Formats: sequence, structure tokens, C-alpha cells
Amino acid sequence: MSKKEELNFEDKIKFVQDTQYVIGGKWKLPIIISVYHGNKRFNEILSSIPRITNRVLSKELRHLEENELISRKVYDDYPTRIEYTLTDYCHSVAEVLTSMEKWGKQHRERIKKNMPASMHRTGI
Amino acid sequence: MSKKEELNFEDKIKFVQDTQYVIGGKWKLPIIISVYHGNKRFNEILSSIPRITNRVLSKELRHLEENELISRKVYDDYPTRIEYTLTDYCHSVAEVLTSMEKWGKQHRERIKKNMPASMHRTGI
DNA sequence: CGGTATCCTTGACGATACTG
DNA sequence: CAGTATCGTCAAGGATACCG
Repeated sequence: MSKKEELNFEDKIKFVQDTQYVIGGKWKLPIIISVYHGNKRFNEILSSIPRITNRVLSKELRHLEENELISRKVYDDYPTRIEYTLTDYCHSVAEVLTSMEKWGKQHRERIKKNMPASMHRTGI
Repeated sequence: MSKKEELNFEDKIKFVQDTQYVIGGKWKLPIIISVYHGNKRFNEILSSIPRITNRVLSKELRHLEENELISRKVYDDYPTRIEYTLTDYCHSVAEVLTSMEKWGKQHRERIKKNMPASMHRTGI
């Protein structure tokens, strides 16, 4: 067996869909980015991400915790402090994340060049 | 200005969400993978992707066409033949795609090692 | 401060039938 | 063959209020 064997078709689809299950959806990557950039407290993360609500943030944090990408620590100070941090394992998504950032950046630039202002998608 | 400047926080979120708008969702990447692997005809693509329906495939193909990742060509043979192919621009998503395939693969292996069979997600 | 509880809307997706 | 049309379901996400 060679090292750089290409994945077969069905596996590619399966693996991509796995990845999307764990870090897909509207908010999971933004949350990871926020925590990566130093936000640790619930309300810090909440206010750092435009338009996210506390309900969704709460649910998504739990999902990320269950998938071992984020860890939740409770400090018994008074008042109780709760901090979210990225796990070591979370750093394995860096490549996915940066490739998406890069692609989104160049795509936005490409659109700006090729389209009249009237065609720009609103609210983004 | 240095070349390898890191993107700021807000831009990262914006760019990632742009990327998700274009190639996010359950089926867009599987469709790209299918076409990449040589499937060109509507029904070919349809039957190559487990559980996708024709309605969804039709809609997603149109989305991908509008975003210039896939091109639809009509050949005036009889009977009329229609073929979908990846655009040159679509090859720019290769990095995103392969990083997601890689991550999904290692994640699945990680889960298999660390979890009892009963915890495996069903239907995947 | 760090969330839950309720209620609601929307859009993604699915099943099935049908058409040029 | 390459789709559309119609109808239905479900889950993601949003608005607002409230709680320990």
C-alpha cells in the first residue's frame, strides 16, 4: 500500500459529511474562532459574535464540548467563574478552518471584482 | 505590510460564513466530489450519492452553477444530452475539500478507538 | 453571570407524482 | 433523460422572558 493513496469516492463523501456534522452549521466555526482569539467567558463569546443568541450559543457550546473540541471549566471563585477553552484536539481543525478563511476571502474579492454593487448579497 | 498577516477576528468569521454559504449544507460538497470523480449526467450524479433526491440535486446544481463552481452544458444530440462539469474556479476549493476529507477520516478513526460500539452514531 | 424555558418562524430537506 | 410540481416533515435557528 502506498502512503498517499487517494480516498475512494464513497469514503470522501462520508468523511466530508462527518466533518460537517461536527463543525458544520452556522455557528460552530465562528465560536471556535472566538475562543481561539481569547474569549473565554460565556457573555464574552456571546457579544463577540454578531447576531448569535444565547440559546444557540449554549447549545452549540454543548455540542462542541461533547465532540471534545471545547472544554468547559468551572472555577470555584466567588462569583463562580466559567471558562471555555479549546482542547488540544481542537487544534487539529486548524487546517480546515484556515483553508475556509482563505477561500472565503478570495471568493469575496472575486465577487467584488466581477459583480455590480447591486448584486451584492445583503446583510453579510 | 507583511505578506503573512493574520486575518482579524471579524474577518475570519465573515470569510468562513461566506464559504459556508457557497459550499455548505448537506449536499454541495458531495455533489462536487461526484462530478470530480467523473459523473456528468444528472441521473449519474443522482444515483452516485446515497440518499440524495432529484429535487435537492436539481436545486443544489443550480446553486453551484450560479456560484460558478459547476457548469451545465447542453449538447444538441438526439436525445439531448446534458453534462455537468467542474469549472476551473471550482478547483480552488480543492484545499478546503481535502482538508475536510482528511479531518473527517482521522476523526472517525479517533472515535472508533475511543468509544464503545453502542455510542456510534447511526446511519452514517 | 451563565445560562434555561417557551414559543415561533423559516428554510432545508424528503416523498411522491408527474412532464416535455 | 432531466428535471418540476406539490405537499409534507423536521430541525436549526431566532425572540423574548425568566432563573439560580
